[in-house]
Parts: sequence; C-alpha cells; structure tokens
Amino acid sequence: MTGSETGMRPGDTATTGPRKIRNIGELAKIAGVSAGTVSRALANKSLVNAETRERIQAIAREHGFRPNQMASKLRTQRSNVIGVVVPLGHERSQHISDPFFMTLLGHLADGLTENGFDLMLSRVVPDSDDWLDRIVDSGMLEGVLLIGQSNVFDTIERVAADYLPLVVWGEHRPGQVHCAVGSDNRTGGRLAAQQLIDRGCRRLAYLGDVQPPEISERYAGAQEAARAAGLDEIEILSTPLAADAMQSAIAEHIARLGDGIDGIIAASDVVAMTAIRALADHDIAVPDAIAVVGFDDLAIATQTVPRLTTVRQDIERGAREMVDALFKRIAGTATQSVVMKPELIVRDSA
Amino acid sequence: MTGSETGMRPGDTATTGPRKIRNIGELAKIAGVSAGTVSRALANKSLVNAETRERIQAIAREHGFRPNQMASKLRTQRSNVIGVVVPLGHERSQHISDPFFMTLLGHLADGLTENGFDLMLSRVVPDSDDWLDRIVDSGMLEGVLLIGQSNVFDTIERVAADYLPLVVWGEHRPGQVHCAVGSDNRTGGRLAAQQLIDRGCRRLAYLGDVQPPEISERYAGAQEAARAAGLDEIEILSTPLAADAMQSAIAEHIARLGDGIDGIIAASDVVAMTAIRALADHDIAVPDAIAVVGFDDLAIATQTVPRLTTVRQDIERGAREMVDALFKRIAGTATQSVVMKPELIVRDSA
DNA sequence: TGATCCGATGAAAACGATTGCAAGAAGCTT
DNA sequence: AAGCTTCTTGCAATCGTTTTCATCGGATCA
Repeated sequence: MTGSETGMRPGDTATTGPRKIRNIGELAKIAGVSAGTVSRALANKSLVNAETRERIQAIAREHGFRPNQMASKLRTQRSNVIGVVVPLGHERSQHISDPFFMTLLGHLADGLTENGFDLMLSRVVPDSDDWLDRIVDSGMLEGVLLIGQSNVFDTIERVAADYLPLVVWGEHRPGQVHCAVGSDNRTGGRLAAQQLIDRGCRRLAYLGDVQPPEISERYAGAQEAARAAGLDEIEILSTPLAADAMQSAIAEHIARLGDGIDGIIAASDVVAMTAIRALADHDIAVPDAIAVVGFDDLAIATQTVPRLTTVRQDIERGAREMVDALFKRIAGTATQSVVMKPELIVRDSA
Repeated sequence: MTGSETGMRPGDTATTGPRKIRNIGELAKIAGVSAGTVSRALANKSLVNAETRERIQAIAREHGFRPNQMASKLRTQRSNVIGVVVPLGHERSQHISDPFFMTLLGHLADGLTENGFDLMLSRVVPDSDDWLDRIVDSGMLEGVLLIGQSNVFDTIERVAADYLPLVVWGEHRPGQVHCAVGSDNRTGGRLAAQQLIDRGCRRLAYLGDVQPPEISERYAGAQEAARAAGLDEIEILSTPLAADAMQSAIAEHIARLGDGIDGIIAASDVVAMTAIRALADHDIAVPDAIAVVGFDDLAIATQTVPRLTTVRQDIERGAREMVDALFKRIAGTATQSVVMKPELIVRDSA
C-alpha cells in the first residue's frame, strides 16, 4: 500500500502535449461548463448548442481525452461486450488451435464489431459446475456465444433456462432449451459415408473422438448409411481432435489398420489431412487403396495432395446466424435453433 | 424511455430458486450486516469474522449472487482485461484465419487466463490515425498486446512513447521505442535461402507480400544469402497472405513461373503449402524440380505431402515472452524487445 | 480500576459517467 | 406586458463496489 500503487500507474507519464484531462469534470472546468453538458456534448446529443458542442469536442480531441468506459458502462448498465466462450471439456487445447474455430471466430468478430460490440474471449476448463454461471452473471457481458457443447450439454441447458442472451455453436437435439446454430451433422455424416459407399468402399472406419455431440451425430449418420448399404458397423478409431495431439494417435491407427479398411471418414478436415499424410508414410494410395472424406471444407481442404473430398459447413453463415440470434435475444425475444444443411464437396481424396 | 427499458432486461426472468439479489446491499440486509462487510466477506478478507464470512458466502452461493464487475472495476481502477489487437493494415482478413495467429492467440489466452486476466479481442482496420489511442485510453484495458506491425509501425511508436503496457508481436528495429517480441526474421530468411542454395538451387523466388516489416526482413535475409553465394537477385512473387486470397495469386505465379526458378522461399507455411499444391497441379516435382521452404513450423508443416522444410518460430515461447513483458510493464518497469533465434527444420520439401 | 489494544463492524466517501428535472434566457403570441 | 414555447444548461441523484476511518465491545495489562 505504498503511494506508488496509486501514484505510478502506467500511462501516467507526462505527455508531450497539453496536460492530461482525467475526467469529464476537469474538461468541464476548462470549457467553463458543467459535467453534464460535457457528457452530452461528447455523446453528440443535439440538446447542447452546436457551437459549445464543437468547442467541447475540440478540447477533448486536443487533450486526447476519452470518457472512462467503466463508469459509463456502470451507469448505463450496458457493457457492449459479448463473451465468446470455448469450453475445453474433452480436450484442453482442441478448438483454439483449430482452423475451424479460427475461421468461425473471425466471422464472429466481424459481426460483433460491425454492431459496435466488443468481444471477450475465454477458454474455460469446466471444473466446478458453475463455470458458466460465473461468466453469465459476471455483470460484464451483454450476451454469450458458446463454441461447442463438448461434454457440458447439461450445464448449458440449465443456464439457458434462466439466461436468454446465449447462443451456442453445436448440435440441436429435439426439445433442447438452448439456441444452437450448427450443421445437420447426422446428414453430414451420412453424406460422407454415402460418398465412400458409392465409390465402392465396403469397410469403413471413423477417425475421431465421438464424444462431443456434433461428432457423435456425424458418426451416427455415417452408421445409418453403412447399415442401409448392408455394410458392417463402422469401426471407431478414436483420436484427440487437437492438431498436435492427434498426430501420434492417427499415425498409430494407420500403422495397424484393420484388414480391409478401404474408406476413412474423418471427424474434420484437419484429421483427414493428417490421415492422408500418415497413409502416404505407408505408401497407401489415396483414394485408390483407401478413400478419405473430411468435414468442414476449410481453406486447407483445397491445398492438400490429393485435394480433400469433404462435407462443407457454411461457417460464415453460421457466424452470421449466431450473431443475429444473439442480438434478437439481447433485445428480449427468444429464437429458434438453426440447423444448416451440409453439402458434399467432391474433390480427389474420395 | 418506457419502463421496459429498465424493467425487462434479459436475464431478469424469475428464477427457480430464491429471489435474485441485485447488489451487495440487498445481500447485506438479508445477512443483517452492512454492505462493507459483505464486500469484505466475498473478497475473503480476513478482517471479517470467519463465521459471518462463511454465512455471507453461503447466502451468496444460495442466491447465485456475484458482485457486479463493472462497479468493482470502476472503484478499483483495474479491469484485469488485456486487449489483444490485430491491426488489419495490408489485408482485411489476414491474420484471423491464419493458423499462426491462432496458435499464438491460444497461448496468449492461456498465459493471461492463468494470471487472472481476461482477453478482449479486437480486429481493427486502421483508418483514422487514432485507432490505437482509442483502444489504449478506453479506460477498459490494463494493457494491450498487438499482433503484427503491419503498416502501422509509426503509429505504434507514437503511442508506445506515452503508454507503457504495450507489447507487440513483430520485428525489432534498431532504436525502436516499442517493446516487440518476435523472431530474428533476417536470420530466418537467410537460413531458408541458404538451405536452398546448399541443395544446389541457383534461381530463387520469394513468395509473399514483402510489405509488413517481418516479411520484408525475411526477404532481406534471403537476399543476403543469395548475394553471398553469387546468385541473382531473388525475384518477388507478391501474394496476399490471407489463406483464401492467396490461392489464386499463387496459382497464377506458379502457372507462369519464370524460367529456371528452382527454389521458392515462402513467407509462411500456409503459403508454402499452397505453393506445393499449385506445383503439383503442374506436375512439378517438389523438391526435385523446385524446392520449397516455409516459415513458422506450424503443426500442418508435418502433414503436407511432401513434409515441409521450414524455419521454425517458437510461438509458445513467444507468447510467454509477450505476457511476461506485458506484466512487467503493467507493474511499471520497461522491458527490452525479445528477438528469438529461428531454427531451420529440414524435412522433405527442400 | 482505569488505560490500552485488538478484532469486527458500520458509515460514508470515493470511482466517473449519465440523465431526469428544473430553471434561466430568449423569442413569440395575443 | 403577461403568458407560452423553445433552447440550453446546471444540479444532483444514481449505477454497485471498495476502502478509509471511526466506533464499540471486550479482553489484556499495569
């Protein structure tokens, strides 16, 4: 508790220009008006005389003064901040290094910024069961976007029952309370498997971690297609979905690949790419010996050798839907989940 | 200005449990103590009697009450929020979809969260020249991490002169004011070129946008190596660095590749990967006909066919250095720039 | 027994902006 | 000239915490 605590905060160094104005009151004194007027002037309210308004703004500009946001947010009770939260349920590092997540995040950032909102990013490891509550009533956030349901579906349901401005990227299950935006993963899985079946594959394997709801649906869809075609059950080759962690797991799976596997359905494009690389190590030709289908249709899908055949999710639209829904909910009206139709993109890997 | 403005904010719906407590005062009334005591109790201060402290905490838990952060931040003058800012100078969408940026962001998020800080993400298009000032004295941020210097080096210098808690990922130029963390890009460029020269390449091309300081340094380093080896000047094949925008540009460059080019130095791994894909389209063997060197050593570098030979940046360490430096600066002590030695990783593409 | 000290609590002043209300100054109408 | 708008502006309450300072009962000490 020495004086340095309050006296030496960074940024307080002497400025080159005119003396720093610390708050609206000081500016008011300089301008010879009251704090209220300054507040209104800086907010460009038409109530203040145009002339004084400009004079005040000029002073503010000259001194590089900007009203303290915290005070403003406290008073107005709106933060204009949206929380973007990534629950790391299954994997500590999954999404954040995932190009898919990155792409989604980019579009979300765009959509929020356009509407004058800031974006607060949190990765949380859901340990205590009130992690989401803590975020939601931190009093800092106008709304929350959750990326992925991971293994915390129930928590989301519970919180969503009381908290409207929450939108989730993920799966929509019948009767679910929370608003989710995502692809029809079951159909997506079916499309992937069907493509393999159509090109003559008879023994399929699913490469991924089927615990998260989205992936589990994709697997279920693939399974449906396989069953309909009279094929054996699709073998699950479990692997972490984090870019770095998946490598060794996938390498091992490929090394001791079950006899006769001739088609691999990957949980994501990154997984597919890694698998193709591992297959190349064993001189297994893609797609001739083993065909591979990805999921997502990221930019990298066109850059691999061979190019990825994959199931496309429209991430940009997804982000837009999430932002739209969130704003409606902030305004007080509930919204339905959005389930987007995925599309099979046939390239060279299957 | 109807009553609904204050009366109908989302989240105010009736809860299943006990009546919602709106502030510390109401909780105080319930507990039969004063607001001050509640504040201290919730902050786990030893000043309050252990018994009452627990009683108060119990009530808070039961009602799901959490103190309003905005008020707290206003009063304490600390937000515990760090701004992570991506200036989109050259390209509107470059970094955000870039796996490199994603990886860095992930590690930054880890480092900040571990220290109890939140992360506010902004992508800004630097139009007006006070974009950084606006961020810096928004009064919301304890410090700012800037990702990339793009074409706004001078703005950064100006702001850094007055604002201590600012750390930048990028290039350190002699005499520069702001604290930068990054790789020795010139050496990195030299390593890349030297590898090509050592394997017998005689005509090199640089694939990328050499405007950002970092890339321009890499090019300069490569040029040095070429000159030292008595080679011709390295041709610049300019391309956007955003994953989607680069594809067509690179395809065109590769299609009408200057005669005799036998080595390509790519500005990043993503560029390298795209180039390899484009070369495959023209049946040009990598590395035998044309060798390719990347930059970054992302996870994908080991997944391409052929695997990338690349110059490694230690992103995880970089993130750690940035966070460390920022905390020191928040505490009030200036820090030096950090220039990390890059390392050549030889795989199959060169 | 009186003087101190300590631990626990309450009262109240910040933090810095926003905004409803009132009021003063002009300008207009009748 | 009194009464009414219409503009501008100031005043002061308010948002919800944190924290200093004072207080007060009880315990300790001389």
